[in-house]
Amino acid sequence: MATISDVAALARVSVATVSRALNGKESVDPQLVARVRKAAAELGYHPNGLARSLRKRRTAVLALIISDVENPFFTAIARGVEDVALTAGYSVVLCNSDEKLDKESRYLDVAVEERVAGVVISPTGESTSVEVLRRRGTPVVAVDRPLDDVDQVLVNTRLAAQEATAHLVAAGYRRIACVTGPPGIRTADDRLAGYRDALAAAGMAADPGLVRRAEYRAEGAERATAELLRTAGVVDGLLVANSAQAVGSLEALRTAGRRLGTDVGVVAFDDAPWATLIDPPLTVVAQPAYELGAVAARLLLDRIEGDAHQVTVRTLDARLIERGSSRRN
Amino acid sequence: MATISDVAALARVSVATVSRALNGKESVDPQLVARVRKAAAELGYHPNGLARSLRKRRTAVLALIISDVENPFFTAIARGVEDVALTAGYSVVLCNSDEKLDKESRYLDVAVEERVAGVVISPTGESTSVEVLRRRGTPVVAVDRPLDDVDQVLVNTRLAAQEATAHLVAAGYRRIACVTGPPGIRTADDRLAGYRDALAAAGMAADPGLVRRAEYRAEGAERATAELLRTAGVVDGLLVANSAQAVGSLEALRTAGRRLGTDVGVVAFDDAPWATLIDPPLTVVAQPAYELGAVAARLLLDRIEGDAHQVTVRTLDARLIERGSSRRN
DNA sequence: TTGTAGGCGTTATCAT
DNA sequence: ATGATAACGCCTACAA
Repeated sequence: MATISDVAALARVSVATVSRALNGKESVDPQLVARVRKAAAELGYHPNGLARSLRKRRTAVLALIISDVENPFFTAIARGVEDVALTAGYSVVLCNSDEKLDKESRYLDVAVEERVAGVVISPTGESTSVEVLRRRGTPVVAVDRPLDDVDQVLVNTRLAAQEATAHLVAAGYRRIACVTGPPGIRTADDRLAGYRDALAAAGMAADPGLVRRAEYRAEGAERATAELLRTAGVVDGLLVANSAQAVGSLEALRTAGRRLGTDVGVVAFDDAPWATLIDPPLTVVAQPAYELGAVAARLLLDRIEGDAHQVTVRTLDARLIERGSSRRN
Repeated sequence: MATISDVAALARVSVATVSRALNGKESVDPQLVARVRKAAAELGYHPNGLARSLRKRRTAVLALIISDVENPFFTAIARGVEDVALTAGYSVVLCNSDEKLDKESRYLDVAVEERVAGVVISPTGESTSVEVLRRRGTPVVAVDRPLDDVDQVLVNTRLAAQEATAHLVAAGYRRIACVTGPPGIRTADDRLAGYRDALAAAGMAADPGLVRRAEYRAEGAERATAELLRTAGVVDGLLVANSAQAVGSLEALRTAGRRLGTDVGVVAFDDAPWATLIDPPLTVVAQPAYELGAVAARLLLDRIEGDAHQVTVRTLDARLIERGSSRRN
C-alpha cells in the first residue's frame, strides 16, 4: 500500500511535488512530472481517497437512496442519475432502502458519516426525515416522491392517473376499480386521487369497495385483486399503480377467468418491457424515469457547486400508451 | 459540522474520552458516558467516517460491481449481498458497469481509492482485470462469471442449458435454435456449450445457422431471432440465454406469427415475474440469484476478517421449470 | 519551481 | 479511569 511519500522518496522529490504533479497543478517541471509518474506507476500508487477527502473537506461521491432496487422504475432513475453524475466527475453509490424506514435512515446516517457530496432520495414515506442531512448542510434532492423544503423532481402522476381512468371511461368501462400502493406513499395516494378525479368528472359514483391498497409488489396486488373480484360485485375496469402490482393483478384476473380488455379494461403504470408480450398487450402510463434521475442529478450538482437557488420543484409528465388491454375487443 | 473536539469541549472531557464513550469502549465512567452522549446529541454530532477509516485503516463498506442494474438477475444478487453484509455491519455500495470495460475499471479504481473493505464483482468480460485490487490486497469475490485466482460463486449454467435443451428434444422439437449473449461473456458461452452438449447427446447435427449471438438485451435478441426465423430454414425450438433477450425473442416470434409451444418450443433463462403471464406460460431455467449474492458476500466477509483460505469456487444449481411454452399442444 | 510543515477528525498508545 | 499526543495520508499556505 504505497503512499505519496513512498512515491516522493522513489522519485527523489518532496511530497508536495508529487501531489502537484499527479493532480496536474500549475507549474511543475515536466521532467519531474515524468519522474513522478514513473515512480507512481512502479509502486502501483493509488491516492487514498479518504485522506484526500478528509483534507479537502469534500468528496466526489453522490448517494442515491432508492426504495426498491428490484423495481425497474427505480433502476431507470438510477441510470439517469449515474449518467449525469459520471460525466460531471462524480461517482454514484446506490443504496436500497427497500421501502423500510429503518434501512433508509441507516443509509442516511452512512451518507453523513461518509460525507458524501449530496444525496438523491426517493423517500419511503411521509415520516422520512432528512434532518440529519440538513443539519450538516448536505444538499438533497427528492425524486419521484415529495419531501419538505428540498428540491424535488416529480411526475404529474395524479393527472396521469386521471387521464388513464378517463380513457377507460371513454372506452366504455363502467365499474372501474383501482389497485394502488400503501397509504402514505405519495405516488400511491396521487394515483388514487387522479382516479377519483376522473370518476367525479364523469359523474360516476365512487364506490369505496372498488379501491384496494397493497404493497408495491406482485403478491399483494394479486391478493387484493382476487379479493376485489370476489367481493366488489361487477368490475369491468382496473387501474393498477405500478408494474410489479400489474403482474399480480393480471395473474388474479386470469385465475378468475376474466379476459383482458373484453371483460375487464386494464391500465397500469410503468411501461414494462413485457407489456407488449401479453395478449392483448397492456395499456400503460409510461413514466419518464430516466429523465427524472437525470434532472435530479443536475439539480443536485447545481446545489453542490454552490448555485444557491430557491427550493425548486420540477414536475415531468407521464404519457398514456393505449394498447389492447383497454379495448373492448 | 460538529467534530469530536466540540463534543469534548461541551462535555468538558478529553477527545479520547469522547471517542471511548461513543464507541462503547472498555471502562468509562457511566456518568461521563451520559454527559458525552448528551453533548453529542445536542450538537448533532456524527463521527466523520473518512477520518475514522483513515485512522483505523479499514472501512466497513463493500463495493458490488454488477454488469447491468436493469437486469433483475443482478438486482436479485444485489439483495443477497446486501442482506448478509448489512447484518454483519457492513454497508454496500452498488456500482453499475453496464457491461462496459471502461466503466468497470473506473469503479475498480474508485473502490481502491475509497479503500473499500472488499469487492463483489460480476466481471464484464474476459479482459476484466482486478490486478489493481490484488496489488492492494483488497479481497475480491467474482459472482456469476469466473475470474482468475479469486473466490467465485457461479451457476452450473452449462448443465442447466443442456437440461433445458434436452427437455425440448424430449418434448419432440427437432430443429432447435439458440440465442445467447456476446462471445467472451462466460455465461453466454456456457449456455451455448450446454445446448451443443444436449444436441450431441441426442445425436442431432449442430447446425451453426441455428445459433445467434446478441447483446443481453431485448432489442438485440429481437433482431437476432427475426433474422434466424427468416434465414435458418425450419425452426421449431428455441433456447434463450436470459430474460431480457426472451422479451425480444418472443416479440420476434409473435411478429412472425409463430405460436409458442405449438409451433416453436421455447425455454429461457431466468424466471422473470411475467413468465406466467404470457400465453402459454414460459418454461424457464430459474437461477438462484439471491443465494449467489448471499454466498458471495459470506465468502468475501470471511476473507476480510482474515480467514485466509484457498481460492474457492462454489457452484450452485439452476432449476428447470416446465410450463406451456415447451409443450406441443 | 520546489520544499517544509500544519492540519483535516479520528483512534490508539502511553502516561498519569 | 482519564488525558495528552502521535499517527493515518493527503493538500496547501508559506517560505525559500
